[in-house]
Amino acid sequence: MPEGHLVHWLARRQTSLLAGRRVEVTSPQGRFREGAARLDGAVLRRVEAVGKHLLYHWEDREMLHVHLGQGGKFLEGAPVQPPVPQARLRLVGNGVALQLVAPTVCELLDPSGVASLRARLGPDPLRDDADPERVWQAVARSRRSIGALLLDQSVVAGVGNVLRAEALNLARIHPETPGHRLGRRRFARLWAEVTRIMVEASERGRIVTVPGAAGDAEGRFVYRRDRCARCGTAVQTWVLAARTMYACPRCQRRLASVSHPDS
DNA sequence: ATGTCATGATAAC
DNA sequence: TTATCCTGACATA
Repeated sequence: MPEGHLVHWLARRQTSLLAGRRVEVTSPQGRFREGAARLDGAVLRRVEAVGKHLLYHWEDREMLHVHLGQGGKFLEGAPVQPPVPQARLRLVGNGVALQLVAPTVCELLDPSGVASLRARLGPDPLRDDADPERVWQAVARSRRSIGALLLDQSVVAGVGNVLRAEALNLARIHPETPGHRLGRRRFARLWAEVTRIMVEASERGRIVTVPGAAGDAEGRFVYRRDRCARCGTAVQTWVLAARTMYACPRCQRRLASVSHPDS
């Protein structure tokens, strides 16, 4: 269940484990057998994260593209252990085995495929090349709600449902606020919060927005909570852009003049 | 055993 | 907007 922060964490982790190494590539589950055969024995240059996508750069091979989706994950273990049968992809090198389970995408991409992938993604707050001005332009021009815009990977790449809920709460913005009504100041605050949370989460490997909190549930202000961790008000939930939105009605007021779709 | 949901995304309507 | 796909985790029975 990875958002951008975890994907970046994985990219760094896997780069540090396997970059410059010759890698044994297989597909125990079989659905990536052909691609695995093409990569088997190649030297990995690095693993790059773009939003929620992983790109594996090899010497003299096509790019490997992985998207974890909702349930995908990597298992890290010793190569001596038997392969997990449902692993779509298994990478072995440098004394470790990385096994990919339940991804939505695991494919080889030629340069044009890579280019079109990059082209359909908006700026990624975790990357140095991210340009917030581009995001602002898209937001300011849109009548869609900021809650929907944050999940649109062509607007911002890497934000998922937890980050959306937490960032909007931290920035004190009501999720239904239309992009074109947000204003520069609120956008700037939102971008700052999104970036800060993602950087911290990508270092830690998980999202903890409430200072000092330990566990997952306690570490969030509104996501999957009954009450707002800041003020204790009952958290409201509704579906926004096909995902459950969590917001505090006290910390995140609607703009006064905005007429409201009530749900 | 069965149902429901999920930190995701897409194709089709 | 909805239906659908992926597959795991958890709740309910």
